[in-house]
Amino acid sequence: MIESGFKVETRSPVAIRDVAAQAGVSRATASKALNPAAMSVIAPATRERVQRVARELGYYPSAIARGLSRKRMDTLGVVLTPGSVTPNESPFFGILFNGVLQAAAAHGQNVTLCVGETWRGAAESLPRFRDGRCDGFLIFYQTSESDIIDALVNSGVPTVLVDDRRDDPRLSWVDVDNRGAARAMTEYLVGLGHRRVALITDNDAESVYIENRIVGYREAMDERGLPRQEVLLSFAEAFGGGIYPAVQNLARLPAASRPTALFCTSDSAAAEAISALTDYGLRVPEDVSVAGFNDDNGGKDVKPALTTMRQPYSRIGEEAVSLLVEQVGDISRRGRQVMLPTELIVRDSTGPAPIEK
Amino acid sequence: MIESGFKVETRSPVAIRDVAAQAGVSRATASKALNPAAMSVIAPATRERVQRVARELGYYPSAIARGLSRKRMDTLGVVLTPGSVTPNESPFFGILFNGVLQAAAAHGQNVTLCVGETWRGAAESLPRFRDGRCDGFLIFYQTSESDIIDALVNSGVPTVLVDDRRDDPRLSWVDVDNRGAARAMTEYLVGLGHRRVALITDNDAESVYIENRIVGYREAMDERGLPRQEVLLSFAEAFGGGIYPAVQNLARLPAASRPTALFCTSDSAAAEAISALTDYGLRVPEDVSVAGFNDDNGGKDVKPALTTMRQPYSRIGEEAVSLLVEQVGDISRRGRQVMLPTELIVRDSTGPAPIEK
DNA sequence: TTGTAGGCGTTATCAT
DNA sequence: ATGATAACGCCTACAA
Repeated sequence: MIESGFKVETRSPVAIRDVAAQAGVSRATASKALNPAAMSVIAPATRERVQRVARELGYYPSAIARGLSRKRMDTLGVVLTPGSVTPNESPFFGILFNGVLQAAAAHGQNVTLCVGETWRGAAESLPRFRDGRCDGFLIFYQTSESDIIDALVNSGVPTVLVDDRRDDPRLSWVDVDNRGAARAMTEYLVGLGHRRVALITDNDAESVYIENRIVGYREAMDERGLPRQEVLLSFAEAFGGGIYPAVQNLARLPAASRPTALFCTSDSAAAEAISALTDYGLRVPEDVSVAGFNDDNGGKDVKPALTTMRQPYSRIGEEAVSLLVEQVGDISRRGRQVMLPTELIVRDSTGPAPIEK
Repeated sequence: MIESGFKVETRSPVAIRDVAAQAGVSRATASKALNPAAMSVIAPATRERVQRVARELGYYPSAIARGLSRKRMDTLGVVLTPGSVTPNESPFFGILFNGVLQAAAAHGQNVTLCVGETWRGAAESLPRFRDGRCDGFLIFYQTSESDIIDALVNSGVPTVLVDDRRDDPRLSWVDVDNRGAARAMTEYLVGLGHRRVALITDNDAESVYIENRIVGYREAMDERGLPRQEVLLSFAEAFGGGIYPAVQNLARLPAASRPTALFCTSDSAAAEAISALTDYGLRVPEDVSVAGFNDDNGGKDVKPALTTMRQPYSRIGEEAVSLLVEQVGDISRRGRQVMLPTELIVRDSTGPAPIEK
């Protein structure tokens, strides 16, 4: 056998007791010398000695032991279903998640993704939420229909809903004003002279946020006495490519009843709509205006560039983390609710209504 | 003060000792009665009593305490940079990640995502990898250039590279045969009669896997004595939309020297290339064939449907988890390396070379 | 400024 | 089949 030439710093049986011993101090002193919080209590000389020894010995504190002792892991869990990390289904997840990461770092918190197919069953999943790994949870929209949320709140687990809301005052959430945003978009289109503005959704009313967008559209149209045209596809239908044929159905209508503007509740739906219209021989925006929603990557490769409603992704992340940290810090406090505005981004896919002959 | 009507099951100070007391057994017995592993040692009667009490009391085991005791968290860390969860930059991450989730569940392991901007600095990030939260790590391609990998291996931390490789025999990895795949794709195009096959990459040689694809292309072309045409864009260039103008430059070449086939090293690059060609007035595949790579969602909305090279995403996930679990189980074992084949998916974006006049 | 001692919640060892 | 006891590695009163 050839002896291995280089020495491997094998995995740490080196605990704080070893550092303490080597530095000639007690474990308590070593602990303090190593932790920013209590560090100032220790004499500079010993502190540096301890830190040096720790480095030399290759000491790495155990988050587990520390957590057991402090009863806190400084870790926030982001809860979502596998679909969320699959870009097709939710292209803007990444942007949102980055906001969360930033904010968490600013609060000195770790973030871990809790991805699970079956968060719906509270009974089965509660143990995982209460095993102490995370101090609290950010629940992303996809999961919010589940009964897990009530279970969490009843258990007193700090919980914040992201991009969704609930009536329970104990629960914190941060949401965007989907209804207002949909109103604003509809009003913008109407303001361009469009009278027949159709709504196309690729996720029907399964999600609260889509539902609210539908309501906003209806309010705006009804207030002006304009006729509504709604194409409400289920997620499955839309995912199976249903947007395209649905839009072509609209395109086939006689010009007098064909919508001159399409308000799509996502950028990807808008992209699909544009390709359907174009293939059918209609020009965007000259013949038909198309608006999207989210301003996620769907708008990127589309031509003409999409008019859309931008969500304040980083602010959502920041607020969500703040709310959660609040709750973790004071477990018995009431929830706080935050509603964020969206921003209309006008690009090239919308324009004045064509002149009716 | 109004007294709250409903009782809230506040957060668990209920530990196993409470269950034990209430059930009239020792903590040891309670522990065994609750854990599948040792459960069989306990008398059925007591076992059921303990379990019932646990349920009634709302007992939830602390993963932290258990981890401290067992020195194992049954948790695998997936290491990546924030970009990876942003669909634009890496559309197929989700698919791959799902494979990992499946496999991990099958092995009884939890998965947590370790997302960090700065995994590159081993010194700063090693403490986080050695704090005991995870038993081992899956390193995704994006992070692999970092010196953190050597640090992990030297520290004896179970580590598996995913979609990448290293020479160090202590290190496990699972990778796809990018070189072979690129050869195969090139050969397929040449087999269709194409002589001027251009390579377009949107990530130049920064990544090993791209580098290998380039090598594969070169081998195939050189062997046949065909002239190479390479457009190697940096990631930044490509992300800034550089593919489009680059392809138009190719399109502007006189027909006699213009490539008749484009081999793009990603589906999104291929999509961009198609739109550039189409806008220029060239037909795909009649005038120019375009092939992609990955078979991620880039191919989905593109017309014509992309010919591409599919990566065995779920198998990558499965293998990676298996390798990691192996290492965690036997810390001192050598690494194991797995290379997986890709699959040529022929769709509509490629066809016979046009007849030269 | 430093040290002593006990506890965090669980599992494992070894008796009984 | 069950129980007493000692880890696991760290933190934090409280005492010195």
